[in-house]
Amino acid sequence: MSRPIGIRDVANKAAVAASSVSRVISGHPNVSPEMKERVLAAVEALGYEPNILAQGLRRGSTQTIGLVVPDISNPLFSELVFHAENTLNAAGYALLIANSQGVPDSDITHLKLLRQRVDGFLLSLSDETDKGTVSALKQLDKPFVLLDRDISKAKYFSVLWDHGAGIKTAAAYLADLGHRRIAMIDGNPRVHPTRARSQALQSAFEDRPEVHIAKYDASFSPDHGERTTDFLLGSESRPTAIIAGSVQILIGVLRSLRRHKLRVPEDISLVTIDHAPMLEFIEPPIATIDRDCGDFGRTAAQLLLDRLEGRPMRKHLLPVNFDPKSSCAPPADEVRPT
Amino acid sequence: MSRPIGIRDVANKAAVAASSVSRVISGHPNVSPEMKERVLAAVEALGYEPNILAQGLRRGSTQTIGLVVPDISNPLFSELVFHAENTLNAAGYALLIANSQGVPDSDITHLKLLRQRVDGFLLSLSDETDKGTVSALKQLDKPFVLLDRDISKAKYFSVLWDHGAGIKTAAAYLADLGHRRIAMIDGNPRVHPTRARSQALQSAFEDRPEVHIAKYDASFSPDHGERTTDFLLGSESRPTAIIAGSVQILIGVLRSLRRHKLRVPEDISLVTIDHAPMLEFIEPPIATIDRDCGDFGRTAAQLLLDRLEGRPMRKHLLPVNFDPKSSCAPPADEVRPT
DNA sequence: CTGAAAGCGCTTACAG
DNA sequence: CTGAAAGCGCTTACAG
Repeated sequence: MSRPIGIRDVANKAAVAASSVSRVISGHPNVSPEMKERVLAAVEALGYEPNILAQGLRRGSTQTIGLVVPDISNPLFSELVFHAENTLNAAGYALLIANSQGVPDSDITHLKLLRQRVDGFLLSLSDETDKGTVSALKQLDKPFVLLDRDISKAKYFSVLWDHGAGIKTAAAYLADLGHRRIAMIDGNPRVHPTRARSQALQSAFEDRPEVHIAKYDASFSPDHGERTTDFLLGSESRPTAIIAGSVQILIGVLRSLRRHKLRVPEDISLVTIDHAPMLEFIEPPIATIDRDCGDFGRTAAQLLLDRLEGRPMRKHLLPVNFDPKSSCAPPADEVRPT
Repeated sequence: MSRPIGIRDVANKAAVAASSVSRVISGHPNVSPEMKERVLAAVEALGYEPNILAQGLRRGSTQTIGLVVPDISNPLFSELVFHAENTLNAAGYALLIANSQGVPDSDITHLKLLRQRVDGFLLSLSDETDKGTVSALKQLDKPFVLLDRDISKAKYFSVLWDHGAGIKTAAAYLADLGHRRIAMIDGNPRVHPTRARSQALQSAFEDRPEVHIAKYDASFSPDHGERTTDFLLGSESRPTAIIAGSVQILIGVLRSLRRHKLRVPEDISLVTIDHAPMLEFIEPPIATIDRDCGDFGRTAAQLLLDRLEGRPMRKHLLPVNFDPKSSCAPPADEVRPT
């Protein structure tokens, strides 16, 4: 109810100077055992907790890390956050999360907002090519680690998944089954995952010109998935296999396939990226490119801790996994729409 | 690169005292137009931004709100957060999120951690009956609003959904179809939603003793859903309708039904709580009790703002919606296991 | 209307 | 090893 306990209250109770209390608490070496004991007893008795704002003001550090993500409801983030937080907590840092809804301006706003409250950032930018974001990052006076984002012009710390390798494996699997027209419906081309996949597919079949790849990058939305699938199914050179770039896109693809009454894999093969809870009830089981978020969270947090301690710049590339399922089969004999 | 711009730099540039700069920035009435203009020009020219820590230390307020939730990956929260944040931002507050993973001790830790960094809290407790949590709340020296949590002994601000009304509507719908044995598989009984539903079901059929209700509260997990369904399907008085208390529980229920090769609604009717993205691909469409999270987020934020401005205690009760679908049908003729 | 001074609660050189 | 003093960057009575 009354004014919270301050360092002076502790000092009075222990009959020492405030500076001594500070030394004891911060683990300064020069403290006599007797004084340390008296101070600790007083801290305990009064339930003293140092004022973080005052500490931050004086020290210039807050022992807090800011995490900015485009979509906290993505289950991938949940696990990432959990492990990142554990790693940071173990090192004495708290984790604060901000949600930017995929809006670059919101990234920037949160950066400004959190800048003075944190010692560093974990950043999953909404758009790694956005001019405002890039310049905000350049001016940012706090260390940060990019999460599955890559700004190649700049030498930033980042943790990346190897999306390129994953998509190559999946596409090669389809090609080996006999598919010659494969379509990739992917999301926002302004973030690393989409770009990495796009580039990898581009170069994947340079030595197999008989395999045709069509790519449709736009947004991680059911709408994009549905419209693009509609378009593909109506086209002259209808693909025999579709790769959906995210769960949201997959939802759209499935809507279109259902409406066209097409069967998987008899009429068309299907691969999707990332697992989702309800996926198991969809028939047939869908081949999935998946990734380990716990590992990612730990790695990212550790990288930021390294950065805070001044260790040299590093990038981490984490593997993704392709899990073939019965949604992929050899293509049916050619059936052209009349 | 160098030391950030401080209020003294602005004061020097504008040739006024720091106190005058402070008055201009905080909108103090006693400032001459000429000085105001000079100061504003200097602020602009130097790109000055007040140090939040210093302001917080001096004023005792941080213009920040803390949100603690058990599971940020729950899509319901995503929308809630978005609207709560908009409302708070409009009032000049920032929103910081912490994830407690459904662990009461983590609630308490985050409360302690954030206490000095925020002016108030939005709290979705992991366990509203936990002794540690309740006492931490009692000692908390910051205002807060409970999100779909109810600690009836205490007079706290809270926003609640009317889960009781929703479940009554759904159960009555099933009873009117002819169901006489209805099972509710629900989650954590230590939070308001489960408790409200449980109580409502208890009293719902007092005037219709022919309708039997069985309730199984435990945890919002697929495992609980699956095991309980297994048990129910093997029991003497197998229910003719099941209500799943969450998407996670539904997943378990569906796993069990699939394994038992039971058809919905021919063999058993099904109702679930909350919508999920992939739900639309499950056959048949499942009757759902749903709720508006945007409205909830706005209401909760507004309530906290009210509280911060000292307005009297209020609780808000928001409606939920029952959407019947073809997963509900009259029960088949009794088939007892031999 | 404006400025000089004190102080929010800490930490950290600086003496001793 | 310990204490007194200065100061982190602000705001707010207090004079004038």
